[in-house]
Amino acid sequence: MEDDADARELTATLRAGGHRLTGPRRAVWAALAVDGDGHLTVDEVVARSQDARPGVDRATVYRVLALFEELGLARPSQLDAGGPVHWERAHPDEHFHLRCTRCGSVEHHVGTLVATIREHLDDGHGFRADTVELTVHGHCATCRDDERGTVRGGVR
Amino acid sequence: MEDDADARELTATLRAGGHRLTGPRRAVWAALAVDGDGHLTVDEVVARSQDARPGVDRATVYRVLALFEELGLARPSQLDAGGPVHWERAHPDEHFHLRCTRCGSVEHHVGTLVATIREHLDDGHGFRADTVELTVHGHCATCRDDERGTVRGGVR
DNA sequence: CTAGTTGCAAATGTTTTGCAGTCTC
DNA sequence: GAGACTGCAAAACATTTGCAACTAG
Repeated sequence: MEDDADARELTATLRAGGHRLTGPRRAVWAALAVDGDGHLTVDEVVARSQDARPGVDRATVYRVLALFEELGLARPSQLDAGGPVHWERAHPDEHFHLRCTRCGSVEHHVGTLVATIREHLDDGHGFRADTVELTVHGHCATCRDDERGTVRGGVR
Repeated sequence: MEDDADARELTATLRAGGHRLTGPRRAVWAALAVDGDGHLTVDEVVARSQDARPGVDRATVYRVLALFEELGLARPSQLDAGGPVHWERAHPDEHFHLRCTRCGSVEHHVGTLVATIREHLDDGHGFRADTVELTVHGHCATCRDDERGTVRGGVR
């Protein structure tokens, strides 16, 4: 069971910062452990948290998420300008998002690219990069196939 | 006078899309022609537009900006997650933003990087990139100097 | 017990929408 | 003159905050 290590990480990080382990925090932490993509809007986090613990309030979820961000447990990202923020557990490796504007899926892309950007800016421009927010909007491989299929004769 | 070419571009693009040239649209277009960085929040666009044409409404500014985006005349960017969207005139070349979290300045960074990302994703992952949103948060060269100065003995 | 947390409700801030009057073409 | 646009007011979202009650340590 990975759940134990999971719970331990949460507890330890909270305690280290002088915070408490509470029901709502456990619920939000669990909500963020999504099998699929793992990019949830606050609405989704609220819904999942309430599954585990009916009564958790939206305001609490916002507060918990802000705390998790501060503690480095979770990461927000603005997948659409103007739209709601999406949340995921903080990954140790730097990555960016590939969002398909057709099916809405969000993939992670891990690689050296972010590090490269960082170094380039530091060396060449004296800019010290702290956080790199990179989101690429486009069509994923599957949707490109679907489009071709649809034209040829109606897949699906 | 660059203003003429400017006005002509606006008129032509609007007409091509079956849209009309109106006072508010002219005002918003002018507002976006900032000498400095050129990254304005909607609030700022409203203020500048009202300078040129008292009475323009916030709602109209939102509608005009959305239209400009659709026509490829303007580009929104979310410089801070959760915060208001910033607008600038659409540039022909792809660029991204370097935002200093100390002084708040926003620089443009033009280069081949965005094109590189695009190609890499297309070739290696079958992902067709349409728009690339890249914002780097950190400290600009000036602020890094200031910090050193402050430590040494209080610049400013 | 005591301070950190929470739920509830109300406030804030941003963006969107409905509609009747206005202005461009 | 017809339909695209605008201003005004109200609505729809997203997020934050104040506060009294609750609870983890």
